[in-house]
Amino acid sequence: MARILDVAREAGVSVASVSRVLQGQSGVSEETKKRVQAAIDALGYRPDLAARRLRSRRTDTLGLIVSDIRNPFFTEISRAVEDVAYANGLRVMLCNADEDPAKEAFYLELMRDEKVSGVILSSTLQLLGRFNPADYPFPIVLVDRCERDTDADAVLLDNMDAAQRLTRHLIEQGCRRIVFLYGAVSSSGRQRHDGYVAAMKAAQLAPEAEPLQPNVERARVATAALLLSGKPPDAIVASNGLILLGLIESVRAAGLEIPRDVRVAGFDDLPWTRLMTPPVTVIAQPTYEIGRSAIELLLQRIAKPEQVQRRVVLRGELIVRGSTISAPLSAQGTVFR
Amino acid sequence: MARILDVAREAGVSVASVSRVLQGQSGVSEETKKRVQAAIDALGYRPDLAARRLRSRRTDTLGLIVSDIRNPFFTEISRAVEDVAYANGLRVMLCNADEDPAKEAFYLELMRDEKVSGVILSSTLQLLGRFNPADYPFPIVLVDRCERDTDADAVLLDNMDAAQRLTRHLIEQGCRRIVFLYGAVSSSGRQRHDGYVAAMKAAQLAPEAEPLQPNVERARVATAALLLSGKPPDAIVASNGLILLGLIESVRAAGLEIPRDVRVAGFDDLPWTRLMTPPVTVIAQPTYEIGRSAIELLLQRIAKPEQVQRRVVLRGELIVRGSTISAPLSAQGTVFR
DNA sequence: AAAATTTATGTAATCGATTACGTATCGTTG
DNA sequence: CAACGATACGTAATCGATTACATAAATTTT
Repeated sequence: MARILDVAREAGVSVASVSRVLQGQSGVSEETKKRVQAAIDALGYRPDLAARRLRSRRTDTLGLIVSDIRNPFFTEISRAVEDVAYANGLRVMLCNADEDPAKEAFYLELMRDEKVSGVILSSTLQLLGRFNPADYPFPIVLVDRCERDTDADAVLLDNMDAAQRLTRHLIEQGCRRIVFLYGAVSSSGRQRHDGYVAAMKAAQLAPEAEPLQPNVERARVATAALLLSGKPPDAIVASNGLILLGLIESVRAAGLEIPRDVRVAGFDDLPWTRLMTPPVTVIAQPTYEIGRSAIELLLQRIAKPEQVQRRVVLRGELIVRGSTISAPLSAQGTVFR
Repeated sequence: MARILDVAREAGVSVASVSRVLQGQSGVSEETKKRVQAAIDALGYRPDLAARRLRSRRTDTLGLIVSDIRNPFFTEISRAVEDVAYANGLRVMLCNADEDPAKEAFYLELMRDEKVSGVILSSTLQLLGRFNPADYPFPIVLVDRCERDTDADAVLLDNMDAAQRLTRHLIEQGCRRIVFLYGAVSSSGRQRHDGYVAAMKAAQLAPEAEPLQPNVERARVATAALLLSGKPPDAIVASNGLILLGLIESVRAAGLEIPRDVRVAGFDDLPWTRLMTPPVTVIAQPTYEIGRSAIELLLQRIAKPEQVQRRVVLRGELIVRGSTISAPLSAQGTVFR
């Protein structure tokens, strides 16, 4: 492996000059720049990242800690983050905390060890409760999950509003008993729950909410239990895409027909929701936009550490489909949008 | 930040002893080991990874380059790889090549720069054609995609066999004109295509295959074109989960009913395939198992670089559901398994 | 034309660990 | 008891870059 010294020799200059060319610094003549570049090409030289990082104390790396990589919401976020990061010459370390506070803590520790420049984090509720940016030697931007009083930059959906709109839609459709299945381990799940409760109370209806681990299996089990315990409710709502999937599986397994026997709706406009018969009413999140905003916030924070705290709140879009309306919009169950 | 020298001072020993304790090497008395550990705890010392990597020339890091992170097949693989890696004290760098040979090349270059210990790669066809392990300074295990004559360790499905079984099933169901939509950029797509062709020829039927970029949008467009061009075929088969999704979307949009107007089947037992009405017949891949085998092969290769080349071929499971059979198995369209 | 500034370049210190090598101590063995 | 090997530990070299500082040459300013 060629070292910087070999390049310097080959080009007939000092290592300092080579380094300057590498960094694109000024104070190097065109002539030397050309000679150095030729030497680099000739030797196929690639700088040793470990050495560079050791000396410069910079890693040009960001961390992205998502809570569940199986959730398409987060894979889409990660694509957005990568796109912007690589356009800015930064690497991304993608980590999957799996909704597990221990794993999350492990990865945050890892980020510290790797000396990343910044982290985008979708935090568990445990951590969020006592979250303090001063605990970390790098700036953090929270994504998807953040409490009103959390002291950090953040990008998230207006969960309260979206859940209210979704719930109101069901009420307008004549539903009275509406059950809400939500991810209890995330602040977004909780906020959506609060929006649901607010809409129910505004209509003088009794909220009936069921907290659970936000994955397909748990949602399936919870729904099955609900359906076994007597007459099905008018509607069941899921606080994210994974829960929605388990919910529908169980409704089907129970032999119920949507929307005749029970209405169904949820968060996340996943591709398959459009394919169901009938298609499923959902709140669509601007996922790519959320990811893009998060990394942009992070880059700005890295550039200006003392900048005032900022929060980006994006609006969800209610997409009404056949799973929540009595009379089909058309013969085939037309899809809005 | 505490350095190893600070720890040595605090413990009243040399840096060499501290390093030995850190590495868990022998030749250190219990007494010193205890003192060093106490000093480490007292100072909250964490070794500098850059310095360690520079000197030791090891990174304890693996690379995982997947071809499309949006494909649930690959997110599942990545979970398996991470699980095993972390159990062995190794980090994983997850990279998404997005089916783009340029991005793939970029990431392989990155892996070289990062001096990873090994790489698990789901390669594009371009690269696979001229793949030579000697081009890389680290061992590589191919996953999901590999030609018969490719010179590398690999883990993959028996694509040929699975596609044949799926196709034969359709033929047995009375289908004659069967169209195969497949991802032309991957070797697995091609092999599945070959299996399909073999089964068709064996039944003296004319193959009708359509290569495309393996994503939802392209599959939707290709299917729409197919359906516009006259009478729909008896069946349409997709070579992976993303294509299957686009395919079904288009069939629905055309107002056709499955399986009455056209039968549908594909690869990858994604959760939503069970939820369709009727549920979709698929080949289920042992995804987690594939990922686990890949990293195990890689770890063994790292331990014994000169070991003979090995290949793990796993069998796909045909899951017959309502989308390919004329008479529903039961009133509700019962799901096998 | 002398002084001041800018530009180009080189030398050597430095980042923080690992590790080759040297030395002292101790127990074992012939 | 001399010789030897094993064990414990320390000193200093080393990994390969970046960068502070020094210096020489070129350019601008006064």
